[in-house]
Amino acid sequence: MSSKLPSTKEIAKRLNVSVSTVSRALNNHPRIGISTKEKVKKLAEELGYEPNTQAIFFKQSKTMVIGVILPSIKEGFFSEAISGMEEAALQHDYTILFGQSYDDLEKEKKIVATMRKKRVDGLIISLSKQTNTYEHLLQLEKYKIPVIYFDRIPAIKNVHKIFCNLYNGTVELIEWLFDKGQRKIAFINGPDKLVASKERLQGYIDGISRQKLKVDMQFVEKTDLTKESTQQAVKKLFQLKNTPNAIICFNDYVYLDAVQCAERMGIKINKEVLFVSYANLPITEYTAHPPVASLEQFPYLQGEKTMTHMINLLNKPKQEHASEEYIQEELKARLIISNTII
Amino acid sequence: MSSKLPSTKEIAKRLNVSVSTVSRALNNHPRIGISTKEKVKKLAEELGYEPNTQAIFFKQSKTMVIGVILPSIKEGFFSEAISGMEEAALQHDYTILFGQSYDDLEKEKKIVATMRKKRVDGLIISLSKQTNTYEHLLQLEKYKIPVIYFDRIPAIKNVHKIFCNLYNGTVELIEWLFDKGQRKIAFINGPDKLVASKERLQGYIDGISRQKLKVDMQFVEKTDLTKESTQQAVKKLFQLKNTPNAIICFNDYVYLDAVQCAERMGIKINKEVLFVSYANLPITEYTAHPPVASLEQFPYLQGEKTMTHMINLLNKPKQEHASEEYIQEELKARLIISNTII
DNA sequence: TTGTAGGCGTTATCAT
DNA sequence: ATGATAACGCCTACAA
Repeated sequence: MSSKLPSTKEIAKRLNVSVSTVSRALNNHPRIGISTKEKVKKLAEELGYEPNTQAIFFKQSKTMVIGVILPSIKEGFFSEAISGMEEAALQHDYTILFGQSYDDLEKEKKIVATMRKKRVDGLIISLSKQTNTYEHLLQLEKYKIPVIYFDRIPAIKNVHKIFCNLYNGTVELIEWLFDKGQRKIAFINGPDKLVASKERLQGYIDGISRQKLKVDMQFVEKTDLTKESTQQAVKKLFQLKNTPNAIICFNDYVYLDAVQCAERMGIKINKEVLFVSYANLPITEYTAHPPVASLEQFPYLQGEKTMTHMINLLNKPKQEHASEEYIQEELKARLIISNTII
Repeated sequence: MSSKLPSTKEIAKRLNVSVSTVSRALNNHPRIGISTKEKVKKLAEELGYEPNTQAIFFKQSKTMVIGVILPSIKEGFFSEAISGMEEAALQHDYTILFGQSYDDLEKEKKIVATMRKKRVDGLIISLSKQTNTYEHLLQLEKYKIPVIYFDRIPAIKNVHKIFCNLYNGTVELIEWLFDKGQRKIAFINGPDKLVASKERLQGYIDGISRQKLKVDMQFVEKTDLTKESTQQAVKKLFQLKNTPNAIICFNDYVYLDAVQCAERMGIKINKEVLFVSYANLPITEYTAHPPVASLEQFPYLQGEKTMTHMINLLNKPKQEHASEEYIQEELKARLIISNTII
């Protein structure tokens, strides 16, 4: 029943040397006899010895684990993102401790607490939609756990943020619609308090203005991202005397609900009105009416980049807290035009 | 700069007691003075003391971490499943170390090795499509790391398996199609070597037989799950003199590709031919032609159940290795009929 | 070149 | 009721 995993101690005992000798041999320490080194390595091999990383990192008070909290990986954007993170982590021997908030603040707090207790080396988080208080996250600073906010970022300064700025993309999108001859461009935005919403709205306003069109706030609706709310928004737009001939949707889910609603209202999609979207989920290819244009945000790459930043942060010498610099990366979205229509 | 996290030692020093006293006070040990206990607890509170779980589990040689390896969480089935696992894990203070094989055997091996090194307490895995050798997994037994195979299970005995048996569901599905008046029922199956394929095929054969129809192997095509291969299969079926009026697809992805292909061939979906599927992904609601029927496999529940089994396994007293019993749970799928069509 | 000893944070087993 | 000590597996400064 002495079925324990082989340790340096075990090897030392069998070889009648001390554990430090074994440790040195295994780590190719310079001052070690060649024959001893080989003896040790051979036996280690035979025994199938593997260093207990838990013990090593416990000593160094490192875990080599990064916490990742996302609202829901059912969303294609996030499942792509975490895949990118995983890839980068794996390459540097980090692993991911994973949790979903389901856009529930309480759940988010609980997961943050769990991760804190597990002493993750760092935390990457996309905030839940409910999150309007950041105490549970700012607290992590006391524990020297760096936090990088990803995509769903908070409206505060002096924190690390990586996200895709959709302002420019939105302006481009409107330019493209204008070139296609559209003049009545409506917009179904997300909840006001999201940074993502503000960004898109500003892009919308400036984009419209830049084409010398008048910004008509009747053309700007919003949804809380539920199906019902999106349907409301669509109905309102089509009840205007002056109905839009293009509608920009907050994301692909809003897009799907909006198109479905419009279709049921008897509106001819892509004839009477053009729908465009952000995100560009792979599934939209199979829908009855794929978006004619959308803004790709490269979630996989974003995730990869975020994780790489985190790892750099962790491996940076610590004394530099004079030069408190915060990562503040704004990625650029790219306009993708559907090749099936138009 | 003495910015270390508060430990029992720190508390002991400040209170001029020993660490063991602190430990006992914090753990409500019976033989401890009430006043001491309160003093300790108060200071612990003030200092924001939190036990270092890493140290505790290191001592107990437990990690409270379960490895989960899935082919790809981009698939709705797996992202649902891991969500269920996460829920169950969180409730028992376990966390998930997460990896994707992308159906690549080498990657799978590498992730298994990483998890072994990190000393996960247990491993839940859905095999990659390539996996035909199990050495890297069986090896984990030596390390006392229990493995539960989930959904994509190996064709070997004496291992823990949890999966959804689609045999009965397939028979039911055919019964339903028969009742709807369909007599020429075709089947696009997955790769031969998958257990899931064998199961479905047997269900197909028996289901057809039970309706007193003749099993015509010309109606049975297969796909390697790529879009091209699925399209091939569809084309073959419609090149028969006697074309099918119902097609059962291996899963929703095959379904999507098949429907798209058939539509492009000018076939009237749900008029000339009925497509049905397994899996029932939420996205299919938005497609041009949602499946009229599909077999729901409840991935969230399956995932939850699997994780619960794992945790029970880990907390079971160890000596019971006489009664080597293997979990071998077969869940039942449920036939879901679309409410939009027919 | 090799051995010894101390420490990482906690708990359990003695002893007081 | 409390304290001292060993142990978990590994590393490393120091001693030999």
